[in-house]
Amino acid sequence: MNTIATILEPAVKKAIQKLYSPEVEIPKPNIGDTRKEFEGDVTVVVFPYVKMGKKNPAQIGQELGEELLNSVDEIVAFNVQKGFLNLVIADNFWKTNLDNILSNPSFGEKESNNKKVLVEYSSPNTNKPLHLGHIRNILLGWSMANIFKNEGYSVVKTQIINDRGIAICKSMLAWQLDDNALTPSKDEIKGDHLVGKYYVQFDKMFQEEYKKWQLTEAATQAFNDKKKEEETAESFYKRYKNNYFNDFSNLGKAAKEMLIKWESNDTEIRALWKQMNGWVYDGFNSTYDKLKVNFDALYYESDTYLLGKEVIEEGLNSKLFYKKEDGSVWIDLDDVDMGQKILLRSDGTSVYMTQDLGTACVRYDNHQSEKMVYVVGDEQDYHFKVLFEIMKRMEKPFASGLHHLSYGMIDLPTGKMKSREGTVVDADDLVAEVIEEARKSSEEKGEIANMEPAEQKEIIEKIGLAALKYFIIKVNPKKRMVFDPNSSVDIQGHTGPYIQYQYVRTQNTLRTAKQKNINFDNLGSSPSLELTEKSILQLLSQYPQIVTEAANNYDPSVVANYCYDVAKLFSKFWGELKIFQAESEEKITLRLQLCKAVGQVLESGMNLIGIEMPSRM
RNA sequence: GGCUCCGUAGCUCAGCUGGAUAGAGCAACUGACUUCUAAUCAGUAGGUCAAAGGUUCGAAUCCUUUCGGGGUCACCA
Repeated sequence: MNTIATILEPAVKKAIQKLYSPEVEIPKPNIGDTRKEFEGDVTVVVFPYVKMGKKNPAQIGQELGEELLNSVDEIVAFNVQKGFLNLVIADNFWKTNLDNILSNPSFGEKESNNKKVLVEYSSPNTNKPLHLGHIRNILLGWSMANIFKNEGYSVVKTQIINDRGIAICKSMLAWQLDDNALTPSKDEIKGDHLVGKYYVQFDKMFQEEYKKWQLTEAATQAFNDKKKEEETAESFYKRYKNNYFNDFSNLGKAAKEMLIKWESNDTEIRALWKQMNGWVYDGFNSTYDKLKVNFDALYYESDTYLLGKEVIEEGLNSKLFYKKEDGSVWIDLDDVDMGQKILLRSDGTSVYMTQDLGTACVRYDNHQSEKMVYVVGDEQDYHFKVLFEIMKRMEKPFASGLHHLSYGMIDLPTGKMKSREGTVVDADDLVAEVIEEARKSSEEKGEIANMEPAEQKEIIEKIGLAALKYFIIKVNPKKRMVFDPNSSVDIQGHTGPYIQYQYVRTQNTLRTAKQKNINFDNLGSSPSLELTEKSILQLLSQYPQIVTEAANNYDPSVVANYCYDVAKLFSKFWGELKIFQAESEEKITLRLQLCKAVGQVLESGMNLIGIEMPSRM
């Protein structure tokens, strides 16, 4: 479908060519919405053509305006303000647009481009429950998956579950050491929370052990040998914690032994590992269900952690990698200022990078996705830069389609969330809280009080989730954002529920029309458009490009903010123009059609960012 | 220290592929519910776009420097 910009761009170029036949290439015309204080719908900036026409901006604007008025049917008038050419577009063009939207329920959805994209998100560790940071990650991944689907991609949603390693062994060990060890069924604890509890428990026991050790001679010796100049004992022991874990700790030793047993496939340990991870997956799945997200393909680190050795061989053969005397394998990325990076340990075992190299190749083999998006926090920017650079140098077919959707951390007003200080905002708690808030407001309002309880519950959940999801997704992913757990998530103003409310207004109006037996399928003769009506149509027509922009920039916040703009404009329209009291039947028809179109675009836009619309609220 | 991201109203954020007088929400203040639902609307007030240079017809936006904050620079994942 044609938007006004796609019609005007070539038209402006053609007009300039005809008027001034410049020798240089004509740049892409700069076309935007006209500021509301001037007459017109779209504005062309004429400054770029001043040199070509060798006249002043006002003259150029005048000439260009006249030429466009003659050559473009959709333009009915123009005026020139300084270097800006304001064009008035025919009402009919906007009404055709409205038809277009209404006749196409999936307006904005592009046809299949026969390309495949794989989106990885969430990717939790199995030793603790999901928290607010994961929620941002999950919502970004989920939104991008929807947005790509909308752009015509076939999408594979995936996560890699970090189900192995020393961390889960810590939880397992603490569980084993507990005489009254809990289980989810017996003690009615959500599995991921239970395992997380034992992870914390391990750390507690370890800290106690460490404190005791600090009084021993071995500790004093380590302090004297390895402290930096003038370093206090406190600062030294803080720094030395990992060394202690590896070299002295009994608990550390036990955990490491467990990991070795796990690696050698010890039946007992594997059984315990399976059991505890199973609990965690039940817990995760319940959280995913609550957030209404899912995955198409799962990868487990326990399956992938040995991958990548072939890639290493390949790189060594092609001399892209080199081996040090001790047997470790490296790549030299000094020429692009990324330094030397280790790819394989001297004992021949994998590092994080080895695994990711291998996993990327396996995924491509599995899915043939030329595009792969990793939703991972910005603390891993360097890792992914290196990973992608290596893939590029190895000339992998998918190398140019790799993208790291990097996002900032969510801070508390007091600073970072810290698990050790218990300031981590738990995902389940947060979801429950925000739904509770929605329930309270809903009760206060009383609008849905006489509905079936099940229906009420569904609506309240939709509202609560909208508040939470919108709050997070409206912020540009790159930015760090602040979340105050003490003040509840807003439901007024620039929020998800506000947009839902405007949507509900459109649906109510349509219901009322039905009750009144008003048929608004055909516009018939053409009533003229009020300013606000025109603005709405203009904004709605931009929806397809907005989604494309979001896809190209890997930024769902673009869609979120667009939906707010639509909702706000609709609300203004609602306030100033009464639908059923319009002066003519045609006007009523037009406004009902507008309602329907707004509802339609709001619903699909919000769905892209994982927010569902209630029918009433 | 190197690299990198960020700095816009009291607070939370838009605007950044250069365009007209920098926009929203929250908080504050004024008004509007017998009216298609007030989870709303209309309005007032609030700005040295961190600072300084530069590029140009035009800079919050691009470049340089400085300041402030975060991240990262592991044979951890």
